[in-house]
Amino acid sequence: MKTIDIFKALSNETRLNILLWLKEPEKHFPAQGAHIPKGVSFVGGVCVGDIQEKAGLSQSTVSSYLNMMQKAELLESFRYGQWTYYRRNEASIQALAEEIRTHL
Amino acid sequence: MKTIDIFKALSNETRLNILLWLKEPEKHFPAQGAHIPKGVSFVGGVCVGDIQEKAGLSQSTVSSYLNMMQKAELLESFRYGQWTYYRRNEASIQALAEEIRTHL
DNA sequence: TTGACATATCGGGAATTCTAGATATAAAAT
DNA sequence: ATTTTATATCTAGAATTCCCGATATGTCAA
Repeated sequence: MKTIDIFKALSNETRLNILLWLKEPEKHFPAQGAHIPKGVSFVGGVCVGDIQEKAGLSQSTVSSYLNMMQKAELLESFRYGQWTYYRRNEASIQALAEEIRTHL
Repeated sequence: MKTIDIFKALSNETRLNILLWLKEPEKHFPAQGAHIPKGVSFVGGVCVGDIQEKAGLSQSTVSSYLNMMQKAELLESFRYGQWTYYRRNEASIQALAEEIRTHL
């Protein structure tokens, strides 16, 4: 993924907030994980509906924001049944910090 | 300066390139510094005209891009006579990397 | 297999960003 | 003083982004 697409993904207040909320999912999404069954773990993942409610934007908007952030590798997703869970891609976020530190 | 304004400044290819060009001014702007007199030093600074030529965009566009990047604290400027020199604000760029590493 | 629910995708109007040309300002040279 | 040069600001059209409602897709339950 190109660095500039990461910056584009980060240059919107809602998308930036989503990334920050997902840093402490249990704090910002109290009902998180309710649909993940035993044996399946996707720690830190929050479903689209919960993120949408918190963001206060339409379902379609939030869905495409999440998709955009995943393409930029800021998030990763896991589908369980009819739910899609998103969580931060920590490795990629740290790689961005390192990229800025050394090459920007 | 708000982090989001930094990301907005970085989410344009030309502006991103300007920042990268200024990392090695002598390489990308061979004629750089020609107007800085003895006793005045603004190491790494390049005047607007040189940056404009390299970018291949209009003078007004480049001028406002540079202004925007300075407001975001990615650049700093120094005026000498009719020339304005811009250079990277390294401290601020490193602060961004650190901000991403620890708080994003 | 039908209905309900979660998410994704499509189409479009509103808002913002991109970028140029025209003009203003400010300093230097004549 | 006038002209030239470098940069900044203003105005505006084109391009892009924002964000919604409508619709499609996929999954689960009855």
